[in-house]
Amino acid sequence: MDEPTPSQVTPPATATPAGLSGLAPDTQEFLKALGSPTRQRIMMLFAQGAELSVGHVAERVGISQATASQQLTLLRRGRIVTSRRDGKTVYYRADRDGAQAALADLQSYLKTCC
Amino acid sequence: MDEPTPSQVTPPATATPAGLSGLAPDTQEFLKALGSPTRQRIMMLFAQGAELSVGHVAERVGISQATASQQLTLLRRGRIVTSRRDGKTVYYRADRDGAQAALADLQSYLKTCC
DNA sequence: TCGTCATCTCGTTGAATGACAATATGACCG
DNA sequence: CGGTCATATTGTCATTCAACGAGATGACGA
Repeated sequence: MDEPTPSQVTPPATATPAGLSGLAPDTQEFLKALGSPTRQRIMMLFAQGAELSVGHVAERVGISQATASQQLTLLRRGRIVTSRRDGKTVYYRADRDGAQAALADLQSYLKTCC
Repeated sequence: MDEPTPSQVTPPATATPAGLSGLAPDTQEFLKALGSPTRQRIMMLFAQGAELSVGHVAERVGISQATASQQLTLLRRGRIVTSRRDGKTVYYRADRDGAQAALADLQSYLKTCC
């Protein structure tokens, strides 16, 4: 009876109720995700609501398919992208709401500690 | 004629004019800095404009003085704190302006890529 | 000048991260 | 069912990071 590690299922949803004590776990993932140049580069591909497959991201950024898959997973954990499966290919796109939530949490945190 | 590595002098100031191409270097440092739980914990000490010495930070967070010095340096590179020297002790405090600048840059970046 | 105190820098160690090749999973078509 | 295509996962290696102790730097005060 062990979890099959849901791969592309978005995690339990940790919301954004932090602020006074610290930073929400999601927000921390968000910060770590965007702290990487490679992942920043990936995010730029999603401008204007573009939707890209893993293979396409790999090609455009110049990394292997495996690496792209991993990095996209991290971005999804930070709620910066969402994924949609169509047949055998998985499409990723920017998660506006997730990003805004993280930004709001970050703003609240900075208001507290700064 | 080589740079004496200015230790606690704030770096050349890279401003925040990014947004359309990517993220400003400072903002990337900012993200990396806040992505660490230890450094988040440190930042919480600076609530309400508190000003603390390196040794005091080390004590309150439960890390060695050397580690505190290093982490504070990273926070300063991310423009989240500023330092002031008074005699032999160096006091750190939150850098409201730097944080706001990074936040603004981040917001602009997200508006582009999301 | 010497000693002391606070901080910084250096060198090391163990853990986390980024990238890849190779392989496994899963969906579709015949 | 068997093959194929797109992704995901695993294993490995090199790099980076967090933390420490020990020593260097710099600023007083006697």
